[in-house]
Amino acid sequence: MAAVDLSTHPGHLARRLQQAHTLLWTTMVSEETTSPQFAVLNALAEKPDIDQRTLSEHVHLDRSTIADLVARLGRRGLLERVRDPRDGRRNVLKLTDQGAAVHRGLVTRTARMNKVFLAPLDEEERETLLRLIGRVADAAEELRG
Amino acid sequence: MAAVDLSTHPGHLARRLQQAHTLLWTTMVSEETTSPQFAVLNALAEKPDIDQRTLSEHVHLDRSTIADLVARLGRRGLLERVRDPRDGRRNVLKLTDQGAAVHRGLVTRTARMNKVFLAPLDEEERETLLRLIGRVADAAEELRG
DNA sequence: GCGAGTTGCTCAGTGCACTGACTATTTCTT
DNA sequence: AAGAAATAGTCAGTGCACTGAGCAACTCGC
Repeated sequence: MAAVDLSTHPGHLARRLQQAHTLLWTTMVSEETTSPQFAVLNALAEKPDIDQRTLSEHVHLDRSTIADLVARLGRRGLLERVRDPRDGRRNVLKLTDQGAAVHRGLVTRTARMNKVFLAPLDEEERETLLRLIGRVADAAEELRG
Repeated sequence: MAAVDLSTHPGHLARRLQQAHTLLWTTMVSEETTSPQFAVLNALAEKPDIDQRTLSEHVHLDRSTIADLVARLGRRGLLERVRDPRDGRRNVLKLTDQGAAVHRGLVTRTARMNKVFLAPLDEEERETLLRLIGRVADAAEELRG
């Protein structure tokens, strides 16, 4: 009675999309390293020696979520967390050699997975999908500032 | 070094989209009832007296996730969980009057929120976005069966 | 009708993700 | 230079989401 069709609700679809992605990720990319963890490794591969705050902005994650994530990656020896001598509040982050190696391995596997994931769409549709999601996400993030 | 552009990665975008949605949801729809909880209420409004397994298929959630969710909604008095006398394994679920009332209230607020969320897109783009996400999600779910 | 397999649910464990409160450090103001 | 404000990080609490193990109840094959 008065129920709604969830397939027209972007939030519900977003959750399903992410869920489907996670599933494919664990089978095709890695069982140990998750997609958000890869995002962190990737950000540090591009910009080493940043603090957790800056990192959280790069990967669009909350600072307490980042703290957890970084702790896990640190425990696995993939990154180093050092107190900044110039500013005692900051933890400066850097990939270890092992972390860089893991990142390199994941880059190719991730590319392969993305192909499979987007296989149902043709080239133009893929671009459209990524562009539209990006616009909606950007706009919603603006609302917060 | 050899870092990748995450804005071309559907998984990362999906996470950002869902994150942006959750944020808007808590400000525009409800602080108590989450989007997945609404999905459950909505499914039960449409089809009462189903068990958790069937429900989990309707809303695309895992059985153990559903168990948690249903327990929370039950604690708040929004639904009833009764052992099926015909089949002692099943919990039969049904909205309470209060649950139905909460659902009704959320339907209109959710519609309003979806408009704001998709405001950056024109009508054609909205349809396209929802359709493309749906196709990718459906296809990925097929891979599991 | 009985054992084997299937099905529905629960529970423990792990990880993502947020808020709100707190601590420590730095910077700004006067 | 001292107090106020801002900043970086941690911690507790809640909720979503999955896997894998286990239990109870039902169904099927013979």
